[in-house]
Amino acid sequence: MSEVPDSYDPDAAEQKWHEEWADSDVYSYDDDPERPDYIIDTPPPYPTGNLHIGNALGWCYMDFAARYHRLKGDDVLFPQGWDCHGLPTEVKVEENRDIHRTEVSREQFREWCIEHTNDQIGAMKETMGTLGFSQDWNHEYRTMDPDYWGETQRSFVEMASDGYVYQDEHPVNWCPRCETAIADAEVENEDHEGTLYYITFEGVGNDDIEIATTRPELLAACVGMAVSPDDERYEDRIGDTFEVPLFGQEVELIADDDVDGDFGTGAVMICTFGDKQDVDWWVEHDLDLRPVFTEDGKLNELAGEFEGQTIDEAKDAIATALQKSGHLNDEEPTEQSVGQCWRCDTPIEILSKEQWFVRVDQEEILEQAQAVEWFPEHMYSRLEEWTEGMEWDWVISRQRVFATPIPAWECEDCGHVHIADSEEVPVDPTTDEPAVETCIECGGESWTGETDVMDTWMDSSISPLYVAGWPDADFEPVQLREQGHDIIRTWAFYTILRTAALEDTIPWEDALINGMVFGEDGNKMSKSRDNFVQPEEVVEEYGADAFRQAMALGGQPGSDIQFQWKEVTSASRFQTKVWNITKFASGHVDESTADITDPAYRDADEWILSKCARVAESVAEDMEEYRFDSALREVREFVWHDLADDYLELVKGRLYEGRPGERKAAQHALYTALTASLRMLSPFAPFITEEAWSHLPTDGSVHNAAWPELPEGDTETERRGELIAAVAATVRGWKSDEGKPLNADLDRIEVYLDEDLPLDTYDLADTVNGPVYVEQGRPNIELVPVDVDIEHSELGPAFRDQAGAVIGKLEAADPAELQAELETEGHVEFDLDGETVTVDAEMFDIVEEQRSESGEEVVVLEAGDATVLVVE
RNA sequence: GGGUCGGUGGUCUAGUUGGUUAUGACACCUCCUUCACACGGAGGAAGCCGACGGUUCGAAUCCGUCCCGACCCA
Repeated sequence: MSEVPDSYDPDAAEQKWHEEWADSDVYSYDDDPERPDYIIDTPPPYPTGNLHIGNALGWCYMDFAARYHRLKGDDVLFPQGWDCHGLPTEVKVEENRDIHRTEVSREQFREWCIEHTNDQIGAMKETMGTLGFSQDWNHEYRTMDPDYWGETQRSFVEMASDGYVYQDEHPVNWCPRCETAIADAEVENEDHEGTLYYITFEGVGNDDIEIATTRPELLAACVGMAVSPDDERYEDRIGDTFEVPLFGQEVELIADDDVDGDFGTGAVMICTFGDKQDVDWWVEHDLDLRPVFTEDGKLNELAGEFEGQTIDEAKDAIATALQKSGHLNDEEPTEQSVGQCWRCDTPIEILSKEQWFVRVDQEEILEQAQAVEWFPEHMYSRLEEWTEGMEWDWVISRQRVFATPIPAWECEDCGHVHIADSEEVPVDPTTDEPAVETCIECGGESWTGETDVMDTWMDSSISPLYVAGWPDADFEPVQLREQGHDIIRTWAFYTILRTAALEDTIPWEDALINGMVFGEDGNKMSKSRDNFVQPEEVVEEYGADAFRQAMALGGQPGSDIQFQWKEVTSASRFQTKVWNITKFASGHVDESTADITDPAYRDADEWILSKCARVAESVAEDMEEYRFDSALREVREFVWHDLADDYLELVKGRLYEGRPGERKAAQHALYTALTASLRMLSPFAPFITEEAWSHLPTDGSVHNAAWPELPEGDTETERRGELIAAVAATVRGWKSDEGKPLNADLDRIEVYLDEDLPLDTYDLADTVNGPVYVEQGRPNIELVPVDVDIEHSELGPAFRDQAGAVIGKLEAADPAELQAELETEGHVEFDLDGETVTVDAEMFDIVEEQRSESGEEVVVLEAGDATVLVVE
């Protein structure tokens, strides 16, 4: 506890606490068997070197949850990993060093990739620290480290022995630029303007036929043609044979339900392979295989004179040739959806190659996914839809370098493929020999190591297993996965698949899905739109706490949020408020405050403490459900309006000049409510709360404190306190309206209540600056009933379809007569179509006004249930 | 084409187990320097709660149709 500076300097405080925390163990996971675990499966980001605002949103959510659960007493593990492997790094290294990866050894290339990755990680860690994220850096991991990718290999080996992993030749998505197979999840469909070519195929012993295609470059790969069986134009032509123009192979016309008769001429060509549909037809109708594309996206020898041209070149050249030969009848623009590599946007091809696959068991995955609790709930349907639409198994082999090696060798004598034993990992088959010396099939002793490597998702999809200590510890699902909705089909999907396959359970209990962060103009952030905001910019201007609050209040978790500078501004103002409250309080409390026994609480104290207790409970409920927006809103509301505006004003008198016992009660209540508020706020604003905490007579770090648990006070006392606060606020408002200073003297005020409620006038009198008299009943001034205020929620259900008519009667009646009847009878009666209806007192109120000509020096105010008379 | 989410004062946002007077923030206007705070306080203007229809005594909230936007999938 020390002198509190007049203003809060976020830069200095954040810097100070960031360093202090780094050297302490406030955020360390204790692996304490006595306390419940709260383990977060933190996303291992790709080390791009830049933690953007979208990442920051997700990390804010995790940090809110981590900090809240620490206060709740859970043993929190908030680790941080890095998903290092992958193509972008390879490309970056090639660029930076101006080489092609094949020009150096695999080892050298890998070395450079690791070096590059480490630099990128450093930059991102710094941003994480700036933003106040509370990872336990003793639990950092990098998927490129052997002790991580060794586990990736172990998981591969286990899945192979359980029949999940297999090797096969099957058509796969192929990126001709990256020159590797890619999984369905890594293909994105984009709409493009293309050209639809109408081409005549000459009949062989029958009439010609005209087909429409957007891909004439595939003519050499044509192995069939198809029409819809319901298409009358081609009714008698199924089985006819045609010659493929320019290339000469003969193909047959088949009927298939999947042909869209409305597209083009209703006849299409089947190639190996234009798209997945072609693969289906190829399998179903047992067609020939005529692969015409090379791995680097060119045409091969089957294309004859077009061999060696790129796909784009060949498209034009073949169209021109068709024109010359008279086969091209027409061309027109058309909308087409093109599958592209999600990393480089190159249109993908489908090639049939020997690859490694992971079997996709849709049912098993969905069963597990349903057992996970999704926040928001509807995010599950994203996963469900994707899973149900899966057509192909997951191809996990990549023809690249910087990735986890597939631990397998092929016997050079008999071709038998040997997969490493789980004791052997980590192992690189391109440099290491298998542990078995001879081939179990043929006894051969020469092995060729597998050069294919694994899909990077094979690394990251064991992250919950890895952070939970697998395989050394029995795997229990961790508590939280937080991620963006854009990677549900990849990271979430693969993680569920892998955990089901390896451990037959769910990876995590809760899946919290964050939305995207848009720019202030509501559009996606982009440099060209000039709506790009970096977290660091915000921190520089307003501090990390303000940034974090803005992220929390941007919207409910799951929905996309728009970054708003004004949210940052208002957060910053709120912090000033918190600071000033702390400054005020620190002048009134000392080391002995917390230990005051049996404080003689007055009504105001009871009120703020029970209110605080309820807020703490309700905020905790929100935090459990990851409703960060409403949690923070509620804390702010409490701190600003209840604690600062109302309570502080009420107890100033006692604090400044109360008798010792009365003063001590106020000090104790203030101390309790304020420190509870700081704790509730600390997940959102870790720096200012820590700084404020350190200026109050408290122990240790606010982040190691306990979530506030206050006893629920007596409700009657609380109601009295609330009424006092309401009267004080009303008088304050009136003074302001009258242009009077808040401390203006009043002759007296009289508070009239319908019931006998012994209000504690001590604080109130001091606050309004005049003596206070509490009376039961109605003030002795001339009040005129002017209106009825109908209580629809009481009246509506009671009268149902008569409600409209009853309301009409009440509104038409003279309020004075209603009041008279009410006072004598306790209810009012109406005649409704010959029927007498009784309207009870709780169904309406009579609104009264002071008669304007009274001319007295008296002001009548309404404060909650009380009528307040002010005499100047 | 299928699916999901959303459409609330100028802007962003809360509220949807139905209750008639819709929350807060930012911006705007007016007033107020009072012993934590003018980055404050008190107040004001500003909404046909996307449109239409239905259910109901009563609809931002429930149902239907449509329009618009975002995202996912084909």
